[in-house]
Amino acid sequence: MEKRRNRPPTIHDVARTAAVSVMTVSRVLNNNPSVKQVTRSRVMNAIHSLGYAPNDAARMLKGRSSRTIALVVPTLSDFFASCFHAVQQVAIERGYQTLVVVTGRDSAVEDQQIESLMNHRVSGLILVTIGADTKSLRSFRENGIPVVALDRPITAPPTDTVLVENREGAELGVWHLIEHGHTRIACVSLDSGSYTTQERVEGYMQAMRAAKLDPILCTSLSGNEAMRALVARWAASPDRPTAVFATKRIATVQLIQALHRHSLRVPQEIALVGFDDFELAEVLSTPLTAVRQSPTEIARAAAELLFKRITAAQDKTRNDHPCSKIFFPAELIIRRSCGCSAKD
Amino acid sequence: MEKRRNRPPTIHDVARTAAVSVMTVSRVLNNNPSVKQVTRSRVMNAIHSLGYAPNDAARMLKGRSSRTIALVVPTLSDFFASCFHAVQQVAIERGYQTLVVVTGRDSAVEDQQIESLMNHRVSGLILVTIGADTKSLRSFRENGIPVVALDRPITAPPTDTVLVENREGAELGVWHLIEHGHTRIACVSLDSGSYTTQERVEGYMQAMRAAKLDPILCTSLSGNEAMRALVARWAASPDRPTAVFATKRIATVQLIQALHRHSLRVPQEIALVGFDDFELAEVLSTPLTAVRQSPTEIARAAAELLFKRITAAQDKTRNDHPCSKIFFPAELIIRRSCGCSAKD
DNA sequence: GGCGACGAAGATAACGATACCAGCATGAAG
DNA sequence: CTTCATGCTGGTATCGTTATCTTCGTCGCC
Repeated sequence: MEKRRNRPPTIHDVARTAAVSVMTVSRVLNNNPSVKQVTRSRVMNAIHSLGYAPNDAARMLKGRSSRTIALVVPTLSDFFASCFHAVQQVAIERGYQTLVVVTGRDSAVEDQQIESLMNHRVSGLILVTIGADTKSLRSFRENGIPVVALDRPITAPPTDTVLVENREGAELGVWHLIEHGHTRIACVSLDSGSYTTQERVEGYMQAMRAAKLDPILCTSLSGNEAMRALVARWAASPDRPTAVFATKRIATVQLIQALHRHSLRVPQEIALVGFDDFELAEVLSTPLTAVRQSPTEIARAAAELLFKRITAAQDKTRNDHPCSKIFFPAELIIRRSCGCSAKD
Repeated sequence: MEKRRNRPPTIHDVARTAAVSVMTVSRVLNNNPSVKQVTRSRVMNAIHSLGYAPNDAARMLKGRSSRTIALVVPTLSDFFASCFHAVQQVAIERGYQTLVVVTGRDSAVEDQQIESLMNHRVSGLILVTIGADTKSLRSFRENGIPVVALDRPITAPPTDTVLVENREGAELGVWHLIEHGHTRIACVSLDSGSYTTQERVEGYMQAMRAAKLDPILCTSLSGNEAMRALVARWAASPDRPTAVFATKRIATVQLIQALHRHSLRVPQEIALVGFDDFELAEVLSTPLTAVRQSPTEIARAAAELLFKRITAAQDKTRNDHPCSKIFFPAELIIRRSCGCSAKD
């Protein structure tokens, strides 16, 4: 009669307590109408008095879907946190739960975590991949579990993909500097490895080529010290760049801090455009001119794409839509860090 | 022979393909040494050729722990994102996975999500509760699944708890303003409901009482408009507060934006201390003096407390340690927004 | 009064993986 | 040649839940 081995109560315990069969309890749990009202309430009482909670593992084993989608991101920066919110919102509308997995920019962790999501039998996967080959995705494809690539494409197989126009956005920002008469425009970035950074650097290069200017690449700056050293060199050099394009939020912030430390005034002594807008950009000592991308838009699009696949997979009609590839534009938010009226 | 109903392959499919019994496959999966090398590799080949992944649900049903802990937070602000990172790091060290659940400050969602975590049979729970009675925790207690309260206490039953000294931190900040000669010091906050805000307001009140100053409470400002209206009133009023204490990051940021919009200079026209430090605080137009709390410290402490319970629960020795209640101090980071040398 | 019909509840067999207990070779020891 | 230990492997019950089939009353109707 006592709970065996001190484990959580099962449907059998409830059945015994309510003096009914397990099936009746199951029917109550699933709101099956063919249970008399008196029986139902007897069962409900037993459930509450035992503190019974149905075991998801057993339910899944009997075929119920996990009703869970997973979002895999490299970090939980506020950009991806916004993505998560958008995804979760769509998931909740559909009655799904959302699992976040953070890989910490480690592709071994990514692979291992993705495998573990497969073991969990998630219903779908939104992946901001760190790169590599993501061989762990194989079993998702083979079992027909939908995968959507977000923010960064997946190399090998055709997959639904939602991306930002990183290259065009970067061009936009760099052209803005060019139009203000700058000729020595540097590009600073931290991790030259990631897809997004590469694209933005490429956009910078295209703009510079088009304007017949010599690029000044300051890439792969690892950490705050490298950034400070770079700015220190600039501060001491008469022919330093007169403008900088920073390829991502952290680079922009570190750059601003380093410029601040070396008393290089923005935009008087150096102009600045950053990729990624953020909450405080307009109350910085010099409000930042930035290329803005919308995390919620791309994430919502990815989630909706995913659910389209999930519902399509449930209809046995093997209606294999071709893979979508959606691009979202980036826009330039003009504030003061490029000295809009300084050079004219 | 064909996969039935197009479902993922099972251990039986692997066994059939490798021409062995399911037990042998199971042994291979669990690295049981009593499998001959040739057999093992036959099985491995079958596993790979089928793209087989073991079903976690079935494994859990057979008694294996979920090896998963959950972190429940109201939002994914960068504060809680940092908490998550710290928790996940501890979890990974122990071979556990971490589930994040975001409640969106909705206590109905919180309860429902916590129930769903119970159904998932997570091994432990770190809870930043939104308040309410959290009746959904009952089944956790009854089944001996450890719960740790983080950042905010749980009202009813004794629970391990990790908190920040919000009140003392707030006092620290307000005293800093008082010591600079301010007498009309306002306290602005957005959601007066949350525990942390209440504590900080209480700290403000204590400091004001101790200094025999009249408190100016501007609480429950809902959204950016209310903040702007408040600041607009100040801008027009000669006897406006000369200093402000903001109770949380968002309040501080919105306040800064509003002050900026109405051209109230910090600290010349109004001094400012905020609760919560953040990355950009020192490169704002006026670097912010802030009360700093460490998300990683408290989160790590909570995670370690949780795992102490988890491992204690596994040893049947019902060694019921009494509940810990750990406090972490908050420190004052002095920058320029209170005009450190303006009033002397 | 006997018949089918219907409403409510029980018995049983899966789902996929693993623990336990056998089997069944081979080789060594008596 | 038997006996028994040892090294691999297979059969089967089980975890908690649900789908399917059965059972058992009870009621209405000819």
